[in-house]
Amino acid sequence: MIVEAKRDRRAERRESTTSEILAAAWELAATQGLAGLSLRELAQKIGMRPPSLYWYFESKNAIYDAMFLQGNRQLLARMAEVDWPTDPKGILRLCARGFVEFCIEDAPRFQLLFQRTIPGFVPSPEAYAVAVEAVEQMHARLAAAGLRDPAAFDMLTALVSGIAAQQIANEPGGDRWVRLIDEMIDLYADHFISKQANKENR
Amino acid sequence: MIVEAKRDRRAERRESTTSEILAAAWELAATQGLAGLSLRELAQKIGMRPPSLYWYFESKNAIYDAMFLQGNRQLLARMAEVDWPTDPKGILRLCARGFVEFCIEDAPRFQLLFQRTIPGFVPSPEAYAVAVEAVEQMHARLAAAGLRDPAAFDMLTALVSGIAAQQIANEPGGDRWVRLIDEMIDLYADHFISKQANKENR
DNA sequence: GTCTATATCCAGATAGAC
DNA sequence: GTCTATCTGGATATAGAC
Repeated sequence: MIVEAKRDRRAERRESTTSEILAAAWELAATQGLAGLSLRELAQKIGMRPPSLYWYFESKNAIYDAMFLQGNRQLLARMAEVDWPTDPKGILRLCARGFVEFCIEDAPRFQLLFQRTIPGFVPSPEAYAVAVEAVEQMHARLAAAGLRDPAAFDMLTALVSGIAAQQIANEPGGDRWVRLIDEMIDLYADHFISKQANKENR
Repeated sequence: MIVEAKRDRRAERRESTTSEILAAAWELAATQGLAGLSLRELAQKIGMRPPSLYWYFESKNAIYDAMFLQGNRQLLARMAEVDWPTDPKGILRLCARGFVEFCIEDAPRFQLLFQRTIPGFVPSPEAYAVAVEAVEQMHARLAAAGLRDPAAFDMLTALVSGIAAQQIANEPGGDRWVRLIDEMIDLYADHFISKQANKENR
């Protein structure tokens, strides 16, 4: 028997308000700083009183957690819509470009997802699982590029997040570090892809 | 006429208390997070009442500023005591090792000096000048290693700070990224030192 | 679902006595 | 130099009316 899923207008509305709150939270984080986010301002921004937020989130940290989850889902979505090439260097280039671009789009998001600077915030297991999934997918893409050395993976995460962090901290909105991505991938690939080839020829 | 500089016990004492406050501030930042630093706890830690801190610092941001200044001086001192080799790769290796080691010693210090995560904090011109000096000295060392390409310098800062940031954020106290430093310098040097040599042979 | 009212506590900062 | 007392405003969070 096929049960037609009835639309739950209440749930839909709740979800839409939740999204609205999160969107406002990202905007506020962009102006006040991630750590400067306050529930008063957040409520005001969407025309609510602060206590009403508690109907949607049980605490401020729960809001950070939802942002963390959302940010990681955005990263997964972004990487999923890439039209991946098959040559190793092409994969590396798009990995790096896509990731750095994602990071510099939103400094607070970068801070929340990849730096540990909010005192007391620890992601919930559910949210963390999505972050792990994002890492594993990147890992799989590297493997598809022929790179199976764990050190090579760690190195790449350091290089791309280093580029993003320098760009955000020292020249937000500019491209002084972003424009180095391709050269960075060149030197990375020269080192690791040939090393990998050597191994496989033994 | 030679004027013997008289010891100013008052100034000495003031300076020593100032240092004590800063030391306590670093300790608190290590436990509460840099953004979680509070004047109440800070005063309590050194057996003072909060208002007394204002005799030494005119605001909380002034304390952050003094920490920023002190941290940059520590970096300069650390790099100054290195026994620098003359071969390019040796210079690069010690630059990278020294810098990363300095960073991972103290996560809040790394955050304050190299990330921009404290809402509203902007270093004073005097403190910022020391930070600039630290960058310029690193620049000069790279030049001594034969690297005069500005892009090569930006690349190196991204790589080393990327290693440090990943280590701090994902495995504080460990060495999963730190142990990649030498290999990172290998691939960096393979790329830039030979490129530089090519240029010079034209 | 959203509100008012309020609890509780903390923040940074200042005035002025000693 | 350090204190007490206090200001002013902020924070997160809860109780309970509507």
